[in-house]
Amino acid sequence: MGGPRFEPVRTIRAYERIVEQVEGAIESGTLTPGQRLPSERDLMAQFSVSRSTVREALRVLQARGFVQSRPGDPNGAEVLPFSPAALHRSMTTLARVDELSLGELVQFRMVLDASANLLAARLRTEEQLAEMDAAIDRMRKAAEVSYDEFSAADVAFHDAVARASRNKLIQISTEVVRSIVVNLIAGKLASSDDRVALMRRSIRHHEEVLDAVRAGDGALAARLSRETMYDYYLDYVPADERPALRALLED
Amino acid sequence: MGGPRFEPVRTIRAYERIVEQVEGAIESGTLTPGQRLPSERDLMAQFSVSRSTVREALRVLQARGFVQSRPGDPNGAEVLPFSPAALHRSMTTLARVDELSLGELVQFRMVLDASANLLAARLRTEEQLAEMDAAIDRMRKAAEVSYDEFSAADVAFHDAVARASRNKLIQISTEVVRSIVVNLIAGKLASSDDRVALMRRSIRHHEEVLDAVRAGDGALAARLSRETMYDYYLDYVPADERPALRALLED
DNA sequence: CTAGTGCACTGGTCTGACCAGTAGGCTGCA
DNA sequence: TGCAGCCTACTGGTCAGACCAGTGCACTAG
Repeated sequence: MGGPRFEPVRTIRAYERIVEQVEGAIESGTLTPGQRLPSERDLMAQFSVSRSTVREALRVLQARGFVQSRPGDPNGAEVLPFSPAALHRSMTTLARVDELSLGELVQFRMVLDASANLLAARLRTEEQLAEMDAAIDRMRKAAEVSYDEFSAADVAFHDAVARASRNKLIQISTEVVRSIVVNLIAGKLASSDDRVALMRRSIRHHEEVLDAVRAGDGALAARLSRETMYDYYLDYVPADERPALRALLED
Repeated sequence: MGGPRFEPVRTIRAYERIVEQVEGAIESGTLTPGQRLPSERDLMAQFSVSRSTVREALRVLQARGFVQSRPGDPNGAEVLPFSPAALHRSMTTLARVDELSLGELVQFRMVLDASANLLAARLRTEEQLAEMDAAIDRMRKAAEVSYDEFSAADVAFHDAVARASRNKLIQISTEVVRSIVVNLIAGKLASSDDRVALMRRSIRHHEEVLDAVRAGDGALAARLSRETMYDYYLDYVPADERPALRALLED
């Protein structure tokens, strides 16, 4: 056992070196979002490689969400601000390829949203409470009019809570998982009558959650938010997956 | 309001069409992991494009974790089984670029691990309990000998719990976030004496968690697991981030 | 039957070229 | 003088053809 642990000799492909350098420059702040990379022809001179190699590197950087190029642009590729787009893509792929069920996704949302509420109850500012108030108000006004607007207001509420948790990871994951769930159930919405009833119930639930957050009762806020989400998505989740969701409710 | 909602005309770059087609074939199961793509020269014939275009498409597919190519391989690029590697990368980038703090990461781990324990307490099989037992046993044996082996056993325990939660998303996120945390604190480990004390305490904590899981007491298992992790990482987390962690403890 | 040697193929890289776009300067008209 | 419109010098996207260092397999010589 032990002995020198040799690392496998990694063949260094030229385009990978370029990717590393550019990525490093972005992560270290040498290159900041909005700045432009030199043109491909300049880069091939700077790196002493051919344009194909430069372009392969740029494709990788683009796939990772670091840069974007536009044909005809007299400047080079643009350095992008970080966005969870790449994270979003890989999670979406996961949902498509890796047999991720709606039940698992909703369960994960319940976990995230509950912790966001728990933290928000303890850490929220008055301003954030006002945001949540405003979001519920929007939900009330939209409920009888437009389901899309209701949905948007609902999203705004959950976003406000996520922000109040002061945890970026919770914020971003919430956002990513939510959009996947919404995409999955899009098209198989409940009938119009059911929908109105659902929205009304949902508003009441959100009010209760907000009360708990306002009161600083994290445990209650977490429990209520789980119940809210369970209630809201129950009809979309296949019967055999529901027990797993219920397992998150019994406290 | 309303009116026809025109989508922006997306310029269709040739290599993107190739990426779409191959990705579609993989997601639909036409191409399964382990299978080989035709060689680049075959692909250029099949898609009626030049090799550079084929290669740019392959670079993107590789960056997204779908395929991998090896020089000299008489077969073409290999279709990879899905792995959270891409997810891992984007999250790591997030941690580096987007000022994600250790506190936030540990907090997220506490959330994930707690829910995994909560679910495991209700859904675990006897077999999985045995796995957890075995992992704690390994931790006991390693504690006085090797910190690395202790760590590995610790990981095995948490993995077993995550599997028992029956939620792949929790499993994968746990895995990804853990490795980022471990990387972040690598090198600034506590002193050797402290370490042994820490390991002993950690074992006791894990035993308590396992007892709760075995007893089916999800709420207790969740609370204990949060406390365990808080205790274990406290020293690495800057003082000003600790209140946020404690906010997760008060139930 | 096996050790060793080619050979045909792979991916990685390079060169040089053309095209359709874009932006900004220039020209010429009002 | 002011501005509309053209021109040019760039950009990224694509193509064609070439070379190289590896790899695996078939074939061959012992």
